[in-house]
Amino acid sequence: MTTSGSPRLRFAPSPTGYLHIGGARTALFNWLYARRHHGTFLLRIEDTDRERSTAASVRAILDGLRWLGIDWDEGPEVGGDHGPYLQSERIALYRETAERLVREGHAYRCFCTKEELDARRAVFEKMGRPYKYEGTCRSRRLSQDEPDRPFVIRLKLPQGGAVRFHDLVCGAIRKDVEDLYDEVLCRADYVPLYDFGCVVDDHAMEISLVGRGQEHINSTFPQLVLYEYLGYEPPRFAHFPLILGPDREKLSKRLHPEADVMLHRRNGILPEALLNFVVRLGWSHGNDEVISREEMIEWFDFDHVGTTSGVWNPEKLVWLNQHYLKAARPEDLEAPFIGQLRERGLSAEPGERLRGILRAQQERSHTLAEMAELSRYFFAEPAIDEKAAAKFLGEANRPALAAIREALAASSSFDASAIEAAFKKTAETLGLGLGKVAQPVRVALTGGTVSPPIHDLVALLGRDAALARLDRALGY
RNA sequence: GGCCCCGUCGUCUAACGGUUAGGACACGGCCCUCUCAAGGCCGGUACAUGGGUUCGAAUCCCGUCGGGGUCACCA
Repeated sequence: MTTSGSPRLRFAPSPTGYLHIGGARTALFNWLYARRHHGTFLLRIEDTDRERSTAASVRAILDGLRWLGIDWDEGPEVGGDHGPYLQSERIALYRETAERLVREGHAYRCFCTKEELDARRAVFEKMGRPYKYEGTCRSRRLSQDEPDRPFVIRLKLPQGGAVRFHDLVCGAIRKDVEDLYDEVLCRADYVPLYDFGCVVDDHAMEISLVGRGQEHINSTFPQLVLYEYLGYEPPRFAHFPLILGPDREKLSKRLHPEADVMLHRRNGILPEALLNFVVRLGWSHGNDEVISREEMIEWFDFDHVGTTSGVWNPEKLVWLNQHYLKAARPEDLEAPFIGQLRERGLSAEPGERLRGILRAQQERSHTLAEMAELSRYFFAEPAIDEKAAAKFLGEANRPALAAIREALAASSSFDASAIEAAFKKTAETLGLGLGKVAQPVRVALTGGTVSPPIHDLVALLGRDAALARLDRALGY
């Protein structure tokens, strides 16, 4: 049924936690390919690990994808005609398929208990040898089986030979069947394990191309055996290089906090920056670094997905984020910026003043979090930094402060250009460089030494606040 | 340890047998400048290693070394 027409790709996360970076990139690559080739991108939740799967995780994954702007054509909350899209709701299909495999001699019931298996594995490990299930139940006659005894269904591997496939990213890959083992397909209640559920669903959902991380290369072999047994046409495969943490281990939730997509949101990273960063981890388009969502869709291909694992590089993420921050429309930054302020106990309303602050700060901040940090004095009376005060609010600075206070009080207009003129004139009158006037004022108004250009700062603060803070500094 | 994959600046990468091995982040210097940031210019650092193949190898083959992944009734 898989047509040579429009491709169907999927992202199939297991809901055992938040959306992590590796998953997000897998989703992105699949999504880009589907969008570029006018195919279908679908989401399937692999919630067959009853212990670890939670509804909250499903929620978190959907939220994460939506935040990144990765949408799905079929899947949870949007439906589709290949559903249900939760594996826990597809048990009937697994049951039917597993029984068919048993019937046709390609799978068998195994009555070995977990305890027996663990014991045998322990013996082998003690001898320093790898343990592989020996196929104890392989030739057990069905009639001997007591129907109420717990069992699992195992794959019955073919006699010999090799499994090979052509990976769209890695090229030719092969493995001898003797290096595989009769793995468990599903439990007695027909809840499938990864390889089995994957094959059954990818076929049922007519997936034509499976794109996933390289950690799944080894599961491709038994899956291919299953395709063969079932008489299904296998999809094409593309295995993406892994993303490594700073310690060069696979980026994981346990070891690496930065694996959490939403952590970056909380840190003030824009979704387009994260997307851009992540797409360049493993894929490239010549010398292009800043790549818009539209360009990604237009350019993405598996030919330029690399084969080597990439290390997470936070500096580059921040650099990209700054770029997108600079380019953003202030109105689009209002909501996330207010969120950042709120986390700092500050409040602000959307509006022209806020957008003015955004315009002034967005080009000098690396993240929204930093922007909020640098903008505190716009929303609350600042504490004066001692060192800054000692240097810029001393006796020597009083004439300049007093002069500018008068000039600002007297200025008929209070827009940035009028204020700039007032500063220049005052500096000139006092025979000082602009810096000698501006920096003390900056400290007086912000409590520190860093701010937007002085005239923008004063205009944004407004006459009342500016004069009040100047007066306070004069009395410091 | 078995098996699988991989190996270009510190990091992300370009190169698809012939380039002074290019770009970006980071780093250093200079310029600009009212602070910060941005921006501009300049700079250093890489083909893991040993053999082949070839007129010619970062590119192809083999070995070595190194890194990662995977070896569950997780996915």
